[in-house]
Amino acid sequence: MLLQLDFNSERPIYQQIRDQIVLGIAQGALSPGEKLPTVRALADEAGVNMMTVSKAYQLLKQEGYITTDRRSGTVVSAREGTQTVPEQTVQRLKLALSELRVAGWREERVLDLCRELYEQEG
Amino acid sequence: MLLQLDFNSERPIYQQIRDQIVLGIAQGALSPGEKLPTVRALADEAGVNMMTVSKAYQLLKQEGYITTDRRSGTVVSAREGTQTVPEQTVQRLKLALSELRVAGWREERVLDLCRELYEQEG
DNA sequence: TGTTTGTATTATAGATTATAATACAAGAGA
DNA sequence: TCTCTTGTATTATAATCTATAATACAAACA
Repeated sequence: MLLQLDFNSERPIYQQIRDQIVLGIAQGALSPGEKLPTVRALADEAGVNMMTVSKAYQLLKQEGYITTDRRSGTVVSAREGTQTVPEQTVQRLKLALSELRVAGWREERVLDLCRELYEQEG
Repeated sequence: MLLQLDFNSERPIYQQIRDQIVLGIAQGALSPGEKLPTVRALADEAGVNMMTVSKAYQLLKQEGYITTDRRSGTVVSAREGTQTVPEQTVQRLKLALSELRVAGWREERVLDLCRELYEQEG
């Protein structure tokens, strides 16, 4: 579990941790059923407070990405079929596409980038 | 200039204003050369502080979306050709696509959504 | 000469973020 | 049983961020 945190970023650390784990799952670096580091281990490794990692895990849990058990630890959730996507994701996508459009990117080029990013494995 | 603000959102108001103006430009509701409301007018309309709008305008200015002049007001920038896109935009897109992927969305469906959102006019 | 423009300043209040230290219930393993 | 580890909870604290309020300023314009 290699986390790259930007302590100067406007984005809070616990959200950065959340994002990176989502990226990790999407890229296959983290597989369903795989155990995540303990909050203490990850906090140590990243040089942040235990509760900061705990907060990230609670976010991920709430969003269904992981399940935590006080006894067995934290595990990547198994997902089946095609889930409905939270409004947050659609808004995020819409904003990014708008920024590309305003930057003068034509549809074909935008879709090429989307394809590239989607297919990206690690 | 119709702003829809969510005062309960985790996203700061000045960033919501910034986002909505970017969306407005992308959708053609705001055209290059068009004058934006004054900070006071928009603040009044949205029911927020003058400086909150000013902060949004400064953000947009810094990102090149608008140009402000103390004498003539605020105007949507004209853009030519295809600009390079800030890292922020790519990261935003990457994260959204990852969330879709983990939700079980296949490439074709993701690209369909991107197409739909890109082409969306108002 | 006023008015309007974006911006700056100062003060203030509240919320959020992150840390530190400590504790707990409950399962795992010895 | 005893000990360790697990995620979580609590309390206190500090720093930062967000938003408001009131006021002011230089510059252009009618």
